[in-house]
Amino acid sequence: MLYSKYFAPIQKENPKDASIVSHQLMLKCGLIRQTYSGIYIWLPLGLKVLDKISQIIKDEMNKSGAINVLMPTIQSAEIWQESGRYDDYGLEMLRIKDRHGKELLYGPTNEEQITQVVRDNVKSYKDFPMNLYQIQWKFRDEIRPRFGVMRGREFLMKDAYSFDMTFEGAVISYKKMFASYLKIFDTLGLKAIPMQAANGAIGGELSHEFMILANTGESEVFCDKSILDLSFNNKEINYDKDIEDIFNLYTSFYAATDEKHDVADAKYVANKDKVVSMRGIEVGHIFSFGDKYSKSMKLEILGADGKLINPQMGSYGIGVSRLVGGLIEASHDEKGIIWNKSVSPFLVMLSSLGTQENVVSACDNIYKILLNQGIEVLYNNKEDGAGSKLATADMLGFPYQINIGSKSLERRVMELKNRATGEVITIDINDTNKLITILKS
RNA sequence: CGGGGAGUAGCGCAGUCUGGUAGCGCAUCUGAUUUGGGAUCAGAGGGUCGCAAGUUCGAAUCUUGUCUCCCCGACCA
Repeated sequence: MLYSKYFAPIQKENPKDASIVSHQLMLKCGLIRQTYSGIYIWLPLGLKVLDKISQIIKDEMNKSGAINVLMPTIQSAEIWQESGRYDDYGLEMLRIKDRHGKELLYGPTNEEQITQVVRDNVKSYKDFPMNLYQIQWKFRDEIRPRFGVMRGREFLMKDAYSFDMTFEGAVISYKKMFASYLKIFDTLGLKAIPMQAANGAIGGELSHEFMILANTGESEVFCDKSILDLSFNNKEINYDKDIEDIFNLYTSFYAATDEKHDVADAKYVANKDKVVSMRGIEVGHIFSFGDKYSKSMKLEILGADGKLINPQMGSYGIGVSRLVGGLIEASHDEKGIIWNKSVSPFLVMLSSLGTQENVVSACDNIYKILLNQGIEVLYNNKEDGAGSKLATADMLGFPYQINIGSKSLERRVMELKNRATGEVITIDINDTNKLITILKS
């Protein structure tokens, strides 16, 4: 992609309405623009990140056996009246009337909708266990939207819903999601720690929040710092075998949000000295809540014994749009964003440092080669000063930068900079094989 | 909803106290000179000063009302 033909409106000065660094950088780098309080336009660079995160989530959800669906953003009030939440949800729910006066709402979550889908289309226990998920926009009319996309009113969320005939089955479904979440955050390059959490209005027993540690986090968390050393190291999860072990390993450490923090907890008492207090950003939340909705909404499935039962359900959310802010909050420096390879809008920023003909043609040549190799490259061919281009490249924060100028051409080399480490290596201008090997590694 | 702050060019701001018909930096456009660490010079375009009413010969500026945004708190992926 040619930068001059792309739409990435960047700004040098800090926008005054943004108080935290991820919000500032998202505006400066042209990822988003605000339209109203808590509502954002996703510009091309931001949308690319959103799409990449979504794809990573989908891949892992699919591996876990969950099935992708897509439900509408607009729901009927009737199903919410059935579950009893139409009144409970209060002002946070955006309510709408259509031309016929029918009461509708912009979905803040989808337990009711998915329960209806399953109720109307599944009749036998043989179809269970089942886990349906979607990635769809939600709307919650927050009292006070803030921190950019971290607490928007409209936000993109992955929500999954599991259905099991037994409590034991529901626990397995829960643990599958627990493991898949760890894997997803790991792939995104994030340390997200599962913490005991309160179930809140959604009800039920098992619940964990996944928190990214960042000093701008909205809540205080307490965790055993040993848990920070755990990693998947690119290992795939075997969803038939590994689930128990992963769950047991991660829950063996003390980790709790402030509302669940308990100094009398045995794990806390035993490892008190290792427990640190930090700020956390909640990027995922999983619940197992039994038959709360299957009962109220009369979802009844015929079991092997011929009896009707209300299935055990769970719901599992990941804040996709919030993750964009969270990723930046967790990975940036004074120059700008430092994207993880897995989600960076582009892998490479190619900059021509100069308008001399040989510089331009050398860059054009590298650009074509990278395109042919299927490498995502943004080619900054504008006639800005060299310093300006390098600063832009740092701010946008793609994993690699290739810089070619008259001085490097005199030495017959291009320079390859690793944004995260700051390391710069020189590569023979003709040795594009070496360049590609590094970029693809 | 309680407390605080702010609305003037795309972005960041000055001007408001003490009314006289709008300015600076960045960005943008044109031309020239430049090109290895956020270029230089010359020129240009762009604002009914959030909105409404009032006071006044005259309002960005004073008065009243109103809307919006941001920050702190209660609530939440």
